[in-house]
Amino acid sequence: MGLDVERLRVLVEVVHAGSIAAAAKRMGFTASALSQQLAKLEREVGDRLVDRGPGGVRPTATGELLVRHGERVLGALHDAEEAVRGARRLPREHLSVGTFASAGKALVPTALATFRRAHPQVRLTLLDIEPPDGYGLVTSGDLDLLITHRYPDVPLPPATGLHRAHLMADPLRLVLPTGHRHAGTDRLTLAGLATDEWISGGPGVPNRVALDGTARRAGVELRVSYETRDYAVTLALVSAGIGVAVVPGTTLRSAEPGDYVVRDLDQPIARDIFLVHRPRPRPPVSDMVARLQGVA
Amino acid sequence: MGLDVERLRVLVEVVHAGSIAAAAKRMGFTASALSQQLAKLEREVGDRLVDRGPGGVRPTATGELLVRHGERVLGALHDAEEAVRGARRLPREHLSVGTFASAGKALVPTALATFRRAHPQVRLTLLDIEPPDGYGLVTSGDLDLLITHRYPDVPLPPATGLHRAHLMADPLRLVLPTGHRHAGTDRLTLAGLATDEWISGGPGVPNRVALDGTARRAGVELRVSYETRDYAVTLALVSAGIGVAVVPGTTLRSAEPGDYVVRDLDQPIARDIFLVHRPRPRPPVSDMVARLQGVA
DNA sequence: ACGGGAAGTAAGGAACGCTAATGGGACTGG
DNA sequence: CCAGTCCCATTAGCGTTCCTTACTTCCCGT
Repeated sequence: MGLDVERLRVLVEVVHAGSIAAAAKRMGFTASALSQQLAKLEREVGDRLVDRGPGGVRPTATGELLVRHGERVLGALHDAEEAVRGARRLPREHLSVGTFASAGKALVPTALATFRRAHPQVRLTLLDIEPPDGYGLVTSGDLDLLITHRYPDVPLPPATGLHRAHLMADPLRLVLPTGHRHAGTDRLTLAGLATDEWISGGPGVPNRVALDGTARRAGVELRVSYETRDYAVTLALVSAGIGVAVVPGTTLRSAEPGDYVVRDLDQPIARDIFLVHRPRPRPPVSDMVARLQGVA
Repeated sequence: MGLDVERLRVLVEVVHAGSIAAAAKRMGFTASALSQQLAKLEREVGDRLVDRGPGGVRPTATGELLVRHGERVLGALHDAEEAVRGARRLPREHLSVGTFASAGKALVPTALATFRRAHPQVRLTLLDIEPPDGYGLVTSGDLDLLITHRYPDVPLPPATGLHRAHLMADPLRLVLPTGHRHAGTDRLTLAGLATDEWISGGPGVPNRVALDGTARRAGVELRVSYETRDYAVTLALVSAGIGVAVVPGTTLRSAEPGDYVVRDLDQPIARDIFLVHRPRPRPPVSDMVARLQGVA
């Protein structure tokens, strides 16, 4: 049995894109071509790789397995290509960075700006990637650098074959409406806020998991009455006096002002921000890493 | 730029085989096909990858670089194929082991025999590989297990991405003609044999490097008058009274008897024997590893 | 019930890669 | 010194593969 790498690439792209049509657009082919290649791959493997559903496809267990391996193959191929570029003394002219939304607003722009000034010939690509996704794209070489985070009580995804460095701790701070009864207090406890209405993500969303875990350890049960994963919405709700919330410090730094005040917990909690990239990064990637570490 | 994996495979096979014709035979193609693929790859890379010479080809610096990367790509592809086999609950039916010549005679056969009894359905392939070669074949997945050695004073090749475990120390023992003036002594020094004619490998051959290094540290200079890398020849020469030599213990265990006696140095030296395989070996490989460790 | 979007099927054409055949260059033995 | 041999490069031609176009099917939301 000999797997075809181009067919593996099709599988990986299709699963990453979430649908055959979207992957076809990315790759510059017709959806029919990808559909046929995928079908042929399934015949060769002897097992279904994706479940076809309306609005796209989802990988089966075998498909997931093969995607993980395919990403490694593509990553090794990517390394080979970069090696020959290096041997010909051709500098890389492209750098793609994936970030989660809130970092994209605060931390990343300043680093990107100085990088752009220093390397005007390097074309930058920025991609929104919400944790815990994105590791596969780094493995396959589609992404040179991933900026991701992990909230407390949320497991950290495995980074097999990748390099992951802690960039900074991003403290989660309390946000209260200006007229809140504790607005004048500097350091608050969760217990003192147990009667408030909370605003957080839905069940399973990282910031909700972290909030619930911290509350449980403090012996408090919080009532989350409003669920949103968008911090801009969260702040608007707080400003309207609807409830209280915890919001990352970096997000607050670049947020619109509003009718809220920022306070801290007596037992500080923080989300950790990580940089993920392939081992032994070369100049363009390593330079960006250094700039981000400088900003943090 | 997008490298073609099949062309990379051609390059890797050609360099491993040492000639286009030999690689073509192994791969079941004509030499012409490989020549064309190789030429096309060189055009794509924009650099020569092999130096064509009479009697075969040798990789250029760029070629060597690309072979190393190609081996990783092929290894990742190999892993993917093994993963789908595993997902379909199909056991591996093939195992290829590479060994250096002297291990092939002593250490390996007993391990192979018990393995064969335990797994009669697994087809075994044995390949002669002289150190320090063979690492690339393990990386690319052509070889499941490599039994290799390192003589003192010889650098150990890097095992990037591979697992290397020390199997045993193989002491180098003195072999003297039966009538030698020190044949009655149990433990000898190199200084006491400085006036003898020595039999060893040519310059650069591992056992020669080890012998010279040991002598240098002992402050002795030895005269190597007969050069051969074949231990059977060495023993025949010693039996004929031509000179003295050091020979690995495992080799002596399976050697023909002759007119020689075996003694030891007061400062024992030994070559180290290693097992090399890919990380996280699965049942058929790991079982063979266990058997070899049991024998040692 | 109907329009839109996504995946699958069928048929044609273009491109790619292999084989076979030919020629050239270098070492070997007479 | 020349014939023989081995290995590699090139060219011509053919077969296969794979992509596109066009059409069908299925599911959802309006």
